[in-house]
Amino acid sequence: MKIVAPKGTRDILPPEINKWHYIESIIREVMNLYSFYEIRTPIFEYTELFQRGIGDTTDIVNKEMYTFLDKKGRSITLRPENTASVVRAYIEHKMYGLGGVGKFYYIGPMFRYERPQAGRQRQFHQYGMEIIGTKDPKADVEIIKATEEIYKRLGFTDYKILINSVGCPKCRPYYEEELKLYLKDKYDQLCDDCKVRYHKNPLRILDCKREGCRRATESAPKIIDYLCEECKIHFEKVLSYLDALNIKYEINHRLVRGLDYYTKTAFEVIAGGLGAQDAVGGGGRYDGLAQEIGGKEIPGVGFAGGMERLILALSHAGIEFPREDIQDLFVVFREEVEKEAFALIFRLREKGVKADYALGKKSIKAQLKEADKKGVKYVVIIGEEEVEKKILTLKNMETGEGKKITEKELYKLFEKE
RNA sequence: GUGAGUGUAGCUCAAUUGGUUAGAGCACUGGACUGUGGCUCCAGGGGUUGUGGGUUCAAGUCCCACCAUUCACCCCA
Repeated sequence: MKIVAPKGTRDILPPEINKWHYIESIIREVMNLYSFYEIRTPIFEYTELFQRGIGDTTDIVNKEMYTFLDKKGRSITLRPENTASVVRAYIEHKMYGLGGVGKFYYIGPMFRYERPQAGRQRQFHQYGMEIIGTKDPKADVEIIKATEEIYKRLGFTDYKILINSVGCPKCRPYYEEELKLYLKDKYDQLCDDCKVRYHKNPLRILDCKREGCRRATESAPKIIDYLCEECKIHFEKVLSYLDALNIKYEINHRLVRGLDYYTKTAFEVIAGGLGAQDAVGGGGRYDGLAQEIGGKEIPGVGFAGGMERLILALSHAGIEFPREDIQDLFVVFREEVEKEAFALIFRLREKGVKADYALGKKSIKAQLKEADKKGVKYVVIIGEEEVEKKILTLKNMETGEGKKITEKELYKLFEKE
């Protein structure tokens, strides 16, 4: 049996890796500009972190985690997301003791056991950012602004920001009661999943896509009308700061997100051209998360975006990525002088010239053909005559012209660039 | 976890109601052009038709199972 990559995983190969490098470099550039600093947490954590952090009524925890026992019988889980880990690290290293607010970002693989489809894999990659240690609504907006800035620098415009507030443990229960009261005589119209949600997590009924549930909740009460004073003011401030920065958004009363830790601000970015999996990113505030995983009360807000989905959306929008596989120079040589040519290649590289050659090719013709295919502008040809006279033949592949030059002159040609 | 579709060369696809040695284009290698790429022409290599079983004189084609993959549900990035 031939061994292939596990279901839902993918090899990222050289023709595509430039997209990753490019996007990653822009993320790092913006994050650095906004004073977010990279944090790298473990790929696996104790299962309990996610059970308590994300919430054990969520689908992510219930049916999508890669969980196993290690050799000492400890329950380990491959991270399905990174926010819980970052908050855990923040508490573990007592970073609140450092005095300020922590601003972090990350890029890395996440794991969820799901049936793969367009824009959905079992191992996928997220980039994300967190501001931990403040309740200030400006933090919420800074996160959204940073996200937008990344898109802007990538030339990506085909997206929409949806925003809502999901309240807090003080006001949400009131709304949930209101919602249940409203849905009481519509209970039979709900799908089986939503009947369970009615009892366990009624908010989730709002984002069910089924026709019956949609109709049942069509004129349901809106959570923003039931927010407590603190949540209400927070939401208003977030919206006013967004307006001040000219960030376009859409209030969506159905937006609730699938992770239990969210409080107050919840937002999502959806993009065109992604099929059914149209969320390129999402985030929100999680003021209760730190307490949930055993720390003191430390507020936070964050965002996570899917790398694969972003690449899909960018490709769909026709955005081009810079190539990184073009050489400055190709060295073509006759077999009789291969040692001299081989040495020259490394002298060139030492001078910073990105020089390459055709491995395993024999004829001049085949070597030139490869240079042509690789899109190289200059080629140097070496044979016995060149070695004897200590001279090189330089060929410009665009014009087809050739001329004789010395090695020194060759270095000079690439010095200016 | 549920449903539907698709598996033929590295890639994109052909192959009559089941019929003889499974083809083409692109790509690859070489030649025409003994040290000069792109264009053209010629030649060549490359397949256990996803795997296993069944029906049949005969299976790429029909049936079953499994595997992979795609899309959708679900969920989310």
